[in-house]
Amino acid sequence: MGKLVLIDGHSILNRAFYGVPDLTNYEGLHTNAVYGFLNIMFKILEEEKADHLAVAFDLNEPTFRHKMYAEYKGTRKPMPEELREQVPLMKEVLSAMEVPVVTLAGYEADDILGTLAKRLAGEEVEVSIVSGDRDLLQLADTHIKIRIPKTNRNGTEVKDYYPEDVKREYQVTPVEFIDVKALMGDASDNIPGVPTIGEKTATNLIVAYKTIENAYEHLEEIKPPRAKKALAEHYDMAVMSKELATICLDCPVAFSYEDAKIDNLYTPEAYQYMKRLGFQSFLSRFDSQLMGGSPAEEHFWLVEEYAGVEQIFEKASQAERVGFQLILDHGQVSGMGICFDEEECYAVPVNGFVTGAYLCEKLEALLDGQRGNTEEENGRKGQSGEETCKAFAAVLDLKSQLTHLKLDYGCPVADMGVAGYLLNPLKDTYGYEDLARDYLDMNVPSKTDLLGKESLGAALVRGEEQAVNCACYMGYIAWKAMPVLTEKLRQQGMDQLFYTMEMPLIYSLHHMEQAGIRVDKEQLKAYGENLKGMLEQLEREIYDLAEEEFNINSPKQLGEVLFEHKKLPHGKKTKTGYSTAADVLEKLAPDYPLVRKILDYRQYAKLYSTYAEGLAVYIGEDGRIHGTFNQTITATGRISSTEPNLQNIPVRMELGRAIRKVFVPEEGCVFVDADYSQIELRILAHMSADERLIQAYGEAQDIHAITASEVFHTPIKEVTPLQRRNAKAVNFGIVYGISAFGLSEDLSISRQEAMEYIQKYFETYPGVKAFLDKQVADGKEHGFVTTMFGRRRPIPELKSGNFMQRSFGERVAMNSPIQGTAADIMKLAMIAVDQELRTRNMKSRIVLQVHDELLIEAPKEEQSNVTEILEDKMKHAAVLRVALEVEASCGNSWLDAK
DNA sequence: TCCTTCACG
DNA sequence: ACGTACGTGAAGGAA
Repeated sequence: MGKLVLIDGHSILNRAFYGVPDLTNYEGLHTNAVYGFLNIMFKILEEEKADHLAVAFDLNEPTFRHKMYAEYKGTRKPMPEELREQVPLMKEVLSAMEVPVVTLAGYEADDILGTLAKRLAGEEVEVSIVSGDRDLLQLADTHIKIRIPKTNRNGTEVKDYYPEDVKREYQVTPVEFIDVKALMGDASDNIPGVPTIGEKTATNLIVAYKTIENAYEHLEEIKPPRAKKALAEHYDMAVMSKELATICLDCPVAFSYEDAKIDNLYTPEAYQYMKRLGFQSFLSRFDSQLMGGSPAEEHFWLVEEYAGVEQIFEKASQAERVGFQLILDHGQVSGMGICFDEEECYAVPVNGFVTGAYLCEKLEALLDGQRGNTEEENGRKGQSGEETCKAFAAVLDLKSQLTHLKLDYGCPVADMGVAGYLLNPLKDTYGYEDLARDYLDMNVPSKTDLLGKESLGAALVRGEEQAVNCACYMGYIAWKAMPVLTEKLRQQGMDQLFYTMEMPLIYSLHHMEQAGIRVDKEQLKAYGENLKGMLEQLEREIYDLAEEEFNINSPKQLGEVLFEHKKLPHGKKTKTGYSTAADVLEKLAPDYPLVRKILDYRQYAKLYSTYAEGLAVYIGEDGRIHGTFNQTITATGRISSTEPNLQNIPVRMELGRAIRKVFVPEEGCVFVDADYSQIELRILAHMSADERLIQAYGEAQDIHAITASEVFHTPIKEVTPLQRRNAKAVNFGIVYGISAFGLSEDLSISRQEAMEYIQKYFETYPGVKAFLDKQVADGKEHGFVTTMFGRRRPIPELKSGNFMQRSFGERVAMNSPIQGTAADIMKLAMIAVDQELRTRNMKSRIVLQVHDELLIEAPKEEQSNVTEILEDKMKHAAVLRVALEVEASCGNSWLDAK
């Protein structure tokens, strides 16, 4: 018994296009429809355990049935460009998978599907037709199932139709369904139908008379006079519609059941396509043999004795370069992967013959031995103008290894993950398998492929082959990627950025993570309990006012209570229901005490769960929180903070701000806090070189007031608070990539007024306008924008045919160079401050970085020096056309120090 | 897992 | 006709 799946190519591609959010690969090719199509196809093949498969496509030329109607009235609306380009791509992918693509001149895909289904279905063959088009329901039969995928919130769900299902849902048989369709018409399919007859009447007529022709013969009996009249007057139209709606069941398509046999979908060609299109999730479907990792694995060795380790390090020290990776398990070194030649890759487990500490010592010594050589070489090369800073060792995620490996500034090591981040900051991960795929054109099994959820460290200690392979891959890919990535960085003008900013920053961040920040556990607990009390009180009051009990934290339930039960006027809607966002509720709050209380409840609940309870679990045995500062996350070059996020601790609201009291310095220490004053606007002044803006900063006064004064042609002393507020919003808007809509929302003014503000701003600062326009133009031309220090942000959205996408790309083009340059400057400042503290042998440590702010924990006796260092290094991290201003202050808690 | 909301710069 | 300001991360609910 065979199972044949027939897919309506255009229809499913179309469904997928609108159902899957826009995706683009690295070439800027749109891929969402292809992705969605494959998802549906794989899902159905697996469900059905199908052994035969074919996909039917319309040809581009107008087909017989539609030609008839095209002459009658217009044509179909055109396909969006983003979808159009995916049609040939889809066909290529299918042919790479050796899936037959069937087309037939003069016929539609429907006709091919209908003909093949009727021809091949029977006792021996079950056919499933997959389409998004309900017209296909007319084909349902005993051995023909129509499958219609529906995209809903959680992926795709497929609805199946056998004849009885059609009957249940539409009250008619599949064949009668043609007549229903013909009567009611279908605009999207260019079927005119009979005027005034809709779904209801059409169904009633066909239920009663089975066919249009029969209904016409019984014209006199027809019940609603309207339908009778319509059918009488437009009978010829109905007949023509029926002809249009009827799928051809005997078109001359030469295709046999055997042609559809699925051999192997997962061919090497298909694999190449998946890689090229960036379909990571499909890669695991391909055999690991096909993944092409095997040749390298021949040179992977497990080291099991001390002498081997000695030999490896001896050879490594003679090598041109090495790639290595410490394997950590629960914070302990459990092994190492190391590679220094195409044929010399080793995995060393810590299981008796060496200790983790010993491996670290040997690695440190190896790197230390190369330090002089590299520096010497750099000195020579620096003078002759060759590239400098070439490293000896390549690693992945150096920062995580520094807890064990005592390396510091100047070590001749290069982090390939960070290099990968600079080359494309939009990726989610920079693991060895990503680097291998993106830069070495190799397909290697990922850690998950090899070990699943199992710990690499534990498996390596047991000497498992998969773990050996994984450890070796880490060293091998780092080793192999190093020349490729460093060369790319050089070509793209990012080698300086890499060697003098990102690599040193790794140590700064590591030092900061290691320092951690002290948190008063008792005080945090008290803060939480206070909140809890207030929450319980509010909860009771809310239930009282709402006259029912419900989960206030559930936006769904809250929306129902407010806008359905209590019938409050609702504002915006989200995809899933009413919006209960703060800005919506805020408008209602003055009139409804209930809403005010809900807003308060929300605020307290957030503080309680995220901060009071959330932070507590991260306090270590040393009474400090050691969060993680990530270097390879953001698109713009900023650092991000996780576990916990220490960059979004409340400050704007009084109650939230109070939590900063629990962040306290060690006994005998104070906090010194310093933040850049309006660094992004100053960068804008510098990068745009707008004379007036530069001059405004030269006056070192309130920049928003100056802006207001200039924009509104008002003497500075007469600028009203409202004017200043508006000017401030415009300044922010400029940095975000201004749009009249955004500004109008922010200021609650009309778009017209917002547009006038923007226009006035640009008249005042023409250099800014020119600069922003240039960013967008550059972005469109090159596909990326750059910061002052050469950091790139690719913007594939700028090529989009979709207005929203493209507008987003334009705002990003305006914002990223500014936000990114600010991030660059802060990184330089951090490195300079950290290095200064260390070279002076001071005990003070940077404990937090919050984008434009540094917080230092300083012994009291170092306080004044630290303040000086912070101000000096931050102000002079970069030389701009305007001064960089820094505001520093001290205190006995983070709250006090701001 | 995705969505919504909200905390920060 | 489109339906947003830029960049993040965490929690809770709904599925």
